[in-house]
Amino acid sequence: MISALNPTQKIEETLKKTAFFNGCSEDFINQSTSQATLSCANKGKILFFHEDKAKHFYIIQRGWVKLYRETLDGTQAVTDILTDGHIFGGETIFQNNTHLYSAEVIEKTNLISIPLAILKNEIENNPKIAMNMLLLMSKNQQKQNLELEHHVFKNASQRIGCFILRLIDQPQKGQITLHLPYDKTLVASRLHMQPETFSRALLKLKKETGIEVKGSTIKIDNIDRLTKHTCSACSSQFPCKDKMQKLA
Amino acid sequence: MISALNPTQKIEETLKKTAFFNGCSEDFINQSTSQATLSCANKGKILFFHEDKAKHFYIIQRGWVKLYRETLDGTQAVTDILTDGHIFGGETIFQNNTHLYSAEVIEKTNLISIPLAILKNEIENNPKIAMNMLLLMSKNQQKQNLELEHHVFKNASQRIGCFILRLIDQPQKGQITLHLPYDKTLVASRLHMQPETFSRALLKLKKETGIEVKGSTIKIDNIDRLTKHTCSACSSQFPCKDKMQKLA
DNA sequence: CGAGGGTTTGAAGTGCATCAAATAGTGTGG
DNA sequence: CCACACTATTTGATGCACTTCAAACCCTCG
Repeated sequence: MISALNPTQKIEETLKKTAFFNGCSEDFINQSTSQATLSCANKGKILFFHEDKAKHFYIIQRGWVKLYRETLDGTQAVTDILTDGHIFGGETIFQNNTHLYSAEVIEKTNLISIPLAILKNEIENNPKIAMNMLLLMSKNQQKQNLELEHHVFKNASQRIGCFILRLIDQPQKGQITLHLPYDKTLVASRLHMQPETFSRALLKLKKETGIEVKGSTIKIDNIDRLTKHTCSACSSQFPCKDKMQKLA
Repeated sequence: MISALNPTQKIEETLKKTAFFNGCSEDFINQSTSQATLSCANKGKILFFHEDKAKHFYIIQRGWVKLYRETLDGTQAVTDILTDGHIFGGETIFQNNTHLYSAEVIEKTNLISIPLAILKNEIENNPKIAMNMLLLMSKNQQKQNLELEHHVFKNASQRIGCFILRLIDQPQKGQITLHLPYDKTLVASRLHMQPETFSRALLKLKKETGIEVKGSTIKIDNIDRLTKHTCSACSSQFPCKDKMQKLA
C-alpha cells in the first residue's frame, strides 16, 4: 500500500468524491475523516454477521465485498456484491443497530469504516444528508424489487443474460467485449443458482443469442438478440441500467 | 357509507392515528386533510400502473390493495398485499415521481389520496418526518429482503407455513385458530406459486405439521412443529413478526 | 510437475408448472 | 328454497428446470 497520500488524506479524498456526501457539513467530513479507519482486508475476512450489533458503516475504497444471509444449516443466499465507491451498513441506524446481512471480503479490499453515531447525527441535523440517505435507500429498494422480480420471472439463462447486459457501461453499437467481474461460481451464487446450473445455462445462452464466451471474456455481436432473449421476462427492458446501477 | 363523521373529519382522524404522521407539523395535517380525497373503490379498480407518473401517495383506511408488477406478456408477480392503515406510493418522491409497481383494489376499499408535493415539502422541512420516512423505507426494505430470502430458501409448503405463522397476532400457547385474510388463489400469488401448487403444498403442510384446515380456517395444535418445519430454512426463527410486520 | 480450486459434463431425482377435468362453494334469479 | 352460473379449489397426469451427487477436465500457481 504505497501511496502519495497518508491514510487520513485518502479517506478525505474518498469521502469527497462519494456522491452520498454531497452537501454534508464540513463538520461531518472532518469528524468522519478523523474517526474513520482505513483498513485492508484479504479474501475470506468476515466484516460482520447477520444480527450482529452494528457500530460502523462502510465505504469500499477499492475491492470487493459480498453481502449474504444464511440459514441455520449453513445454506447461504448472496444478497449483493459490492465494489469501489459502494456504501453499506448505514441502514442499520434504522434497524436497531443490527445488521440484516453478513458481509465478507471476497477480494483484497481497502475499506473505510465510519462510526454510525456520526452518520446518525448528521442525518438528524442536516436535511440534505437525510435526503441523500433517503435517495440511497430508495435506490437500494428499487434494486431489491428487481432482484425479486428477476427471481420470479426469469429462468437461469435469462438471469445470466440480464447480468451480462448490466455489465455494459454505455449503450453502444457493434461488437461488445466484456469481462465477468468475479469468478463464475460467485456469479452463480449472486444469481441464486448452482455453479452447474450456471455452466449449463450459459451454454444455452450462447446457443440462443450468439454470444461468445471464453473463460471470463464475453463477446456480444448482436445485442438485440441478447436483449430479446433476456428482457422478455421482465417488467423493464434494456437498458434498464439506471434502475440497477451501482449505488454510491 | 354512513358515518357520524364527514369525509374531512374522517381523513383527519385517520392521519392522526397513523404512526407515520407522529411528529408532523400542524400545517402538514391541515394541508393533507384539506387536499386529500377520500374515495371508495371496488374490487378490480386499478389505482395506477407500474411506470405511471405518480401524483399522490395513499393510505388505506379500510380494505385491501394488491401491489404487483408484470412482464410484457402479462405474467404478474404480486409484490405485496396491503390493508387498513398501510401507506404506499410515497417512495415515488425519490424515484422520479414514477411508480415502481401497479396497484389494484382487491376488495372494496376506502382510500385516502394525498398529493405528493405536500409530503415532499414536509420531508424536506421537518426532520422528524424525514426520519419517519426513513424508518418506513427501512422497514419496507427489511421486508423485501426477507421476501427474496424466502423465495430462495423455502419451498412451497414452508412459504405457506411462514405465511400462516405471521398471521398469528401474539405469541400464544395452546390451540390457535385463525383465518386466511383473503382467498387461497390470492395467497398463492402473494407467495409466488400457482393455485394448484398452493393446494398440494398446503396438504403436505397439514400432513407434516398436524395443522387442520377447513376452508379458510386454520387450527394449529402444535406450533413448535409448525415452526420447526417452516423456519428451518430461514435466517430468522419464529416469532419474527417484528421483521415482517405491517408497516403503517 | 503436481496440488487444488474452478469449471464442465453426466446421470438421476425433485419440485413446481402446466394442462385438463372434476368437485366444492357462492351468489343469483325464479 | 331450489336450480343455475360462475368462481374457487382440488386432483390427476405429464413435462421441464433446476438441484444433487459424482467424476472428469482445466487452469493456475507454488
